[in-house]
Amino acid sequence: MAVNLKQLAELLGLSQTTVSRALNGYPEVNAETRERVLQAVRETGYRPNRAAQRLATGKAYSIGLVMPIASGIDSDIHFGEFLAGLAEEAVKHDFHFVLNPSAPDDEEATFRRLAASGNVDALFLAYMRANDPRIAMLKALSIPFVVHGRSIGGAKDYPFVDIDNTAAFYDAARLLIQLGHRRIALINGPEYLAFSLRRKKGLTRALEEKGLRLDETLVHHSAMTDEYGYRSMQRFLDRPDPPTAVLCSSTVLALGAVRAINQASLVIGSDISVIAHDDVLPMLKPENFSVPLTTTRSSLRAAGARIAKRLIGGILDRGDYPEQELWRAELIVRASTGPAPGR
Amino acid sequence: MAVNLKQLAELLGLSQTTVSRALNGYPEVNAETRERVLQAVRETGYRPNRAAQRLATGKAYSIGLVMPIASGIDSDIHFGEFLAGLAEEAVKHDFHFVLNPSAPDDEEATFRRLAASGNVDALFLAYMRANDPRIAMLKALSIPFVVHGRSIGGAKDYPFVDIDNTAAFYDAARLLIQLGHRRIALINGPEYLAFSLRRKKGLTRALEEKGLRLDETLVHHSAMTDEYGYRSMQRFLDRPDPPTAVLCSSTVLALGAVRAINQASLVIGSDISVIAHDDVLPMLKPENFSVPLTTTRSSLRAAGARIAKRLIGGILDRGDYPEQELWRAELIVRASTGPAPGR
DNA sequence: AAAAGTATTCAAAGCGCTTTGGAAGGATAC
DNA sequence: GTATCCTTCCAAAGCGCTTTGAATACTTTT
Repeated sequence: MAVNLKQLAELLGLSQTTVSRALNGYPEVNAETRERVLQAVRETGYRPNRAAQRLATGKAYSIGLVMPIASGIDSDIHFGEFLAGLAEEAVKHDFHFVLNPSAPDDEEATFRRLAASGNVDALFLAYMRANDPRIAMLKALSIPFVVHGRSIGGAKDYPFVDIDNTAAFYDAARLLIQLGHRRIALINGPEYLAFSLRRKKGLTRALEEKGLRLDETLVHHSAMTDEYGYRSMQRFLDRPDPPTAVLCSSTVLALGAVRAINQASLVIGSDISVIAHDDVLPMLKPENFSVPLTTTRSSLRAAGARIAKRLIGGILDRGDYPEQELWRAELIVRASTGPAPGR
Repeated sequence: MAVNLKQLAELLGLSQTTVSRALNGYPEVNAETRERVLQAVRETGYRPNRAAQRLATGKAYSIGLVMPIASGIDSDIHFGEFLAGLAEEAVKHDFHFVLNPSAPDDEEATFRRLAASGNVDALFLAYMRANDPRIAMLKALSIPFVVHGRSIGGAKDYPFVDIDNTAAFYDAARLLIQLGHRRIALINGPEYLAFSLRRKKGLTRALEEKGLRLDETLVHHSAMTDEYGYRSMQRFLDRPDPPTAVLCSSTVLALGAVRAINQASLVIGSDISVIAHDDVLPMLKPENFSVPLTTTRSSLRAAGARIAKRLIGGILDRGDYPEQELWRAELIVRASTGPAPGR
């Protein structure tokens, strides 16, 4: 059923060389001939054999994924969402994945093995930490890679896609401050992750701009689960001087926080304001919260797709993408934010 | 640096044929020769080129994954965990993945495309529903597959790895009944999934054995998130006749349920008993609950690894695995179960 | 009109493995 | 001693693509 290059070439009365070149966009092919070839491809449903391409070109047409198996990360709901974005794009180009689960302590060995195996053309990195050693490691392995997120400190010259976490939480905090809030709490992701640090910085900056100081006891770091959101919020509300507003690093955390607030019989949007970062998890839409949530929004899945696109573009030497992309999260105001109480 | 077969053969003064056969376990190789070959492999670090093997054998050495993008499923925390198990095993054998995100309505097309692409040797299926049409579909495509879970109704002759969900919840319910509980609630997974139906059946059976009937209003079905566990439990507790015990289909659901119970100031293990199914999610250990949770336990990651092993074994024609495996979940009694109150 | 490009095409080699169809040599059978 | 059978090995073909190095047919230049 499936035709191969040779048969296709025979059918067209051309050589394999010409057909191959026509398909791969080489310039030395007559435009008319190229059109004939393309037409024949459409008619026969020809699809090049990836295994043969791999062998001939030495490319793997695959991207390597190191699945972190660490507490606070592994089986994270956010990971699945990101992966869906990567896969969505990869499948369009018939790219494969090599999935490597890895504990943090043999991550380096995993990268090394993966790079040496020749099974992947490129890697991607996520869950960036401050001074993340993996960037230098991958550079040393001289295998192309794109980072999701950014490290803090260390070399700056590596390709990444990140959102401007500082700006996102700066914007969010500024809105709250404009609304009169002064005691703003932060329910953040794990402390060792760069995005958490940046979001905290955004909040700090907005406060300091108004001559206010961040109360460190109003900042909690944890894995981004519902449960931790709940606990953090509860502890905040138990204080003699509870915050009048809270920033959450994920809608998942917000879910728990909202529950704690409801339980305390406080009204969201008037007694206390809530802003969460929305990764656009299909399961958890901020507009479906009992009180629709004000959010800083940036799709995790879109980031995955973008990274796949860049990785693949790089491998196929096509497409010209900026090395470093910093996406701006949108601040979307819904009903969970309002003026600070007593004002 | 990396040697190939030809070089290895020259080094040994043998033909490529013999070396290849020695490595692939063919019988027509002198035992001593084979040992020499193996030794040389160790010394040189020879690794066969997968692309070449693929081309020569026609095998893809890859397994296809259709990532469901459906509500209640997508980005499910359980999926990541299962995937980690699959990947863990696959990486040992240098197998790759083709990840295909797919909405439910073009799942069939996705399978078809995947099977036709020649990019995968086998598929795996999960999230089984009653009378699941995908089984017949894959049989028709005549591509090897292993199912995680089982359908209900329809053909019975297909390979699967499943846990005995009926027995698990039967055992759990029986324990509760022995402890004097009569009103047992069930916070279950989505109603359309087979495992949910079976777990409900297990509970029903245990009750009926003692002449009791399942109160359908004490059964809730939902996506397995914290949030839904909380809501379900809350609704149960709001009733004039709340249950004295509850079964949860996941520790994630139990997390929410426990919270609702605490909020109602009830004591787990005396006022109300809780048993949850434990998929062994590293992030959510039942022993770390405020009151350690009695569970039916079966590792999701282990199931993933097992399925990968069977899939790979089938592709490589090695290993002889039973077609159908029904794992028994362990019932582990901790502090969340106790005698029914007032007894 | 000869020389020198330019555009277009092709035959054949090669990627690194598996597998087919022998072949050589020794042991066994007749 | 010849025929037959194992055992063990090998040369070469082939998997389906890309790419090198020419070849062919036109144009353009001189």
